[in-house]
Amino acid sequence: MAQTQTLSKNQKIILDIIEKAKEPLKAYSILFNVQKKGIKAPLQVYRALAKLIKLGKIHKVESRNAFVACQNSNCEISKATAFSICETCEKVTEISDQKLSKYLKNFHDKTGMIYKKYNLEFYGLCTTCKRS
Amino acid sequence: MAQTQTLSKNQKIILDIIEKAKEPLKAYSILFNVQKKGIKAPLQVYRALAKLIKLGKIHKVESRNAFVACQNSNCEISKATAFSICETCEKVTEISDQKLSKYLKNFHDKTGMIYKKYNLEFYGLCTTCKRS
DNA sequence: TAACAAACGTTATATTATAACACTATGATA
DNA sequence: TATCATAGTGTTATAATATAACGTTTGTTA
Ligand SMILES: [Zn+2]
Ligand SMILES: [Zn+2]
Ligand SMILES: [Zn+2]
Ligand SMILES: [Zn+2]
Repeated sequence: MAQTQTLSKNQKIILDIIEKAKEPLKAYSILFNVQKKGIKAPLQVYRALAKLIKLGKIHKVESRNAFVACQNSNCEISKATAFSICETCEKVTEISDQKLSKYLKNFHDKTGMIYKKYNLEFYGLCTTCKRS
Repeated sequence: MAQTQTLSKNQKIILDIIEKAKEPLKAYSILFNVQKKGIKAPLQVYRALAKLIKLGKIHKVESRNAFVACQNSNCEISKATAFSICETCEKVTEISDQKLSKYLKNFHDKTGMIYKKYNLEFYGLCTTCKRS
């Protein structure tokens, strides 16, 4: 069963808390939230995060140093990510747009560099914040 | 002369060092390099960086927490940035591609969110590292 | 069961970034 | 010229984010 990669105890705990969250979570806020479950040190959190990112279960929102659960199908192991971020309320949504991802996957620069991954972040005003 | 926005002393010093660098510079490496010029504290660096970013003179490479001089024409005050990053040698190049930036500027998601800015980072292997 | 890889727990430390406060320079404006 | 607002400065302290290094445990596979 290579598909159903079985997660370790810490990895499960931390994935669970990220999946249940409505906003991106910071590493130390995760740490705070799992201390009652026996995870006491930053490294335990960061190690689980690293593995979950590798598996495509979560993504890091680079400009925010925060982590969100993948809202697609594990994003081909996190190779191609795009987010929209509201600069007012900090709401983050993972963009799932076939055309966009196809466009970016096929993009080549002039230098001939080989791209293995990309991360795209849009910043703006969400519809809720636009109204108010 | 709204064009030739005049920079302050610290801003000039720090822009200068970033422009001369061949790689992205980290804030504390900048700090180290300007201590002989009288800039002693992190905040002095971060404040100058913030202003230079606002002016589009430099950009932050989010996934690397590092700063590079704009290689375009100040990127419309930093609203639209794209980089290619070699994961082996950490070389960073600013991508200047009319089609790409037009595509991204016109991108709209399903939610109707208004995008004011974007940042795109490609990760891969540069041509030099590909050979070796 | 031996061997290996992955995960774990722990302590210490490195790296990145901001808060808060008082002061100074600059330029507009009344 | 007085006064006001804005931006910039210098400084100390501290917050927030992330990794190094070590030895142990667990789970898988041969
Ligand atoms: Zn995803
Ligand atoms: Zn919003
Ligand atoms: Zn630029
Ligand atoms: Zn390279």
